[in-house]
Amino acid sequence: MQKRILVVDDELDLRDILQCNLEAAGYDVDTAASAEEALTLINPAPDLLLLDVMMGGMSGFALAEKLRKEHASAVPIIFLTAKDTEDDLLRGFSVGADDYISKPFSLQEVLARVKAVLRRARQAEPQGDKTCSPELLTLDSQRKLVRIGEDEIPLSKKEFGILNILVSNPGRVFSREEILEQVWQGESFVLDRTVDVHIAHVRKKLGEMGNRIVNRQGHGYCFVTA
Amino acid sequence: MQKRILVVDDELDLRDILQCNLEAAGYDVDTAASAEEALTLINPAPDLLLLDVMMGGMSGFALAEKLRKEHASAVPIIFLTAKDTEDDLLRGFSVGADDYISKPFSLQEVLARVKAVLRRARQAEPQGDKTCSPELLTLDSQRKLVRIGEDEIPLSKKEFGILNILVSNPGRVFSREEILEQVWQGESFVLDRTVDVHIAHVRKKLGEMGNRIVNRQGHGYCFVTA
DNA sequence: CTGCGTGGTTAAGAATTGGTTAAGTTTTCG
DNA sequence: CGAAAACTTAACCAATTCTTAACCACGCAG
Repeated sequence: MQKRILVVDDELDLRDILQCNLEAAGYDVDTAASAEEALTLINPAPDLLLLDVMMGGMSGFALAEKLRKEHASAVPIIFLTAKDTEDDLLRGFSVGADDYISKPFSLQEVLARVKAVLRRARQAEPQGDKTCSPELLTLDSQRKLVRIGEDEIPLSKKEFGILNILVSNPGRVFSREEILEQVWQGESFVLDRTVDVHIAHVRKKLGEMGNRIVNRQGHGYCFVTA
Repeated sequence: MQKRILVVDDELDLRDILQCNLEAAGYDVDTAASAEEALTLINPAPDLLLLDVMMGGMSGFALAEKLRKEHASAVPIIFLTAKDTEDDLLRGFSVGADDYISKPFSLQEVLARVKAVLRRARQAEPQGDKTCSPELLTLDSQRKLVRIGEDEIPLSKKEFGILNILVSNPGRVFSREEILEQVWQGESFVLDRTVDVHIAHVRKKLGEMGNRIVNRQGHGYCFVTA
């Protein structure tokens, strides 16, 4: 069940740091110094690719495109890059990036995103997307919407994030802090009451299904299946 | 249960400010003016190290490396530094920093990160749920409730806290003071008789199982398995 | 029997917590 | 640029939880 991560970067220091810390976090880590070397390591497919964009030889984007198109690979990819222009961002996502981290980054940030992407990937596997309750409620992470029966209800980023972690662990109570950490990912310092407001929005959007999101006073929020 | 933090910085002002504010936030704080002095204070190991990078004598990085390598210590470390270049960031993480705060920083920021790191550290520890008695009574900390046979009984925060420590150590007697310390965590000054009231609530919620919570006159409360 | 220490129970007021709305700010997008 | 959407914060109110104090019961020593 241990997840294997392939780190591709041409800077030795960065590779070492990432490898060391990811391993400390319990992952199994391989590294490659170039896109070309990475290609020799993608069988068997790792569970996640941490991919530098700017590298000598084939760029990270080029490698990603090659993997997607020629190898029909769906490995989750997180790009690492010093460039954070919108163009790059868009190009990254156009080849199916799962996330994007700009250098310099904090290790905390990397770990959080790795965790988040793996979590998304895991729950995307079994049968497409997270369906909860004996019926009727499905989260579609591609389209960022929730389906209830025939209805498709679009959700904002935060709304989707919140509903996602709640529905992914039905019954489990998440404190506001946990929700902030997972959905906001250290995005700065936001009051925990902000979560309440988003919860209210989600509840309203879900209609009757909204009262499945239950507050346990003093503990946090949870999604009940019954 | 109170967390101990060791602040290492060569500026007296900064030490005082951090100590004062962290203590106000309920932490137990020691300070050291140098890496060398810090080394004399790491036994017993604190729960967190706030470590300035630039200091006369041994640098913060050097101290961190020494701790990790020579003392095999896994204490969480947050670096404080005026330098925020990428090089420094990377070097910090290479020795296993848990977070990184650039001067000048806001106290709010420090408190938030301290809290986050300590929370991560705690949840990295154990986590099994307590099932007690040869049968039938399980505390579910994810759902914040007790299960007795088929029944699921939700508990308030204090109720859960009290039942948790009692059930986690069946047979052991906890004085009211101990219970206050663990469950209330220095939340100010509360009469110990308050514990009695919560015990009564828990007993009522547990029904028959409630009389497993026994008072030992003059000593405190305990949970009996037989 | 009476006084004292201890603990169970109850009720009330205090404090905290959560739902909600609204207003201000930032981001997104045409 | 300007409008719309998303996000954050603050404020108000209602509901729950927490705290305190009071009243009892019990056991024991004087």
